[in-house]
Amino acid sequence: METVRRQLAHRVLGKEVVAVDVLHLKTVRHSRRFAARVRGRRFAAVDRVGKLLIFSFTETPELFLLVHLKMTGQFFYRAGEDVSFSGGHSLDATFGDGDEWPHKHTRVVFTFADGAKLYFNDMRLFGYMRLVDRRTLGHVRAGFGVEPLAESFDPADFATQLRARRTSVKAALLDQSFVAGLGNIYVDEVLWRTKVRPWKRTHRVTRAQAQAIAVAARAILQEAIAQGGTTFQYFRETNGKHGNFRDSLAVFGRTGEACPRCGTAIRKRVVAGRGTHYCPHCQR
DNA sequence: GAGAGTGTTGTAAC
DNA sequence: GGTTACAACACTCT
Repeated sequence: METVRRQLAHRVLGKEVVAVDVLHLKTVRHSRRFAARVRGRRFAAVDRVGKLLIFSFTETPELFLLVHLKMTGQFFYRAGEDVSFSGGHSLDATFGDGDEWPHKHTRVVFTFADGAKLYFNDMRLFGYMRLVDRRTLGHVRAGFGVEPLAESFDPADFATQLRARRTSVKAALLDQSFVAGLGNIYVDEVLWRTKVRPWKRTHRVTRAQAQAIAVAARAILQEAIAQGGTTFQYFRETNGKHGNFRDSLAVFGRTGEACPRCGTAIRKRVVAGRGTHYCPHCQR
């Protein structure tokens, strides 16, 4: 989501929205006023908390647009006719695969004053857009736990908090109210790197392991961001190509393959209700 | 063709 | 209060 945020900011900041087409009401929480409330405004900033994007508008300091992509949400950006196309950027929509735009899964289309368009696609309709005031934004923000990427992130404090929980370490790391921004992929990678079994109880994780988990969480997110993210590009490439970081994943989606560290076959089982990949030899 | 699985999380139930 | 199971949905893979 951080890579999506950066790419969106690069594209839409300062641009005026001249039209909003809502193609599926559920995406905007069934708000029939959504389009009217966004039309005519300019994006001032794109922020993020956990996996939630927060857009603000110039000269409308009390209005915010929250966007959650959930499982299958994705943004595509197409420059206007009068703007030179800067190819190669992952946010640029790829045309020529036969799809017309908007296509079957396009839920919302923003049109900018310069003719550019931002498409929000979401096959499974889990994602949403929602307009909120500052007070509601505060409540939403308060529901998120610490950000591993924040400068204030403290591994020692994190270790204490993690060990105070009464659940599996996998469930704890997926809990956005505890630590914000880790999804199923990155949790599996963090636990592989720190050699901790996903179903291990948090109160049985050693202090050293807990701190290592904190350090690894931050490092893995930073590495993934540096490579352009995992999820976003995966979404785009439907013909066997993958996002850059996907090639760096040690265990996620590699059931049966050799552990990069010891060669043992990676296994998969359900932990905390999620498909979980791990090395039965390395992780204890 | 039926059934399981999919990157997330809000909600109901324990 | 904390934690778990499941639903929301549409598609792909067994």
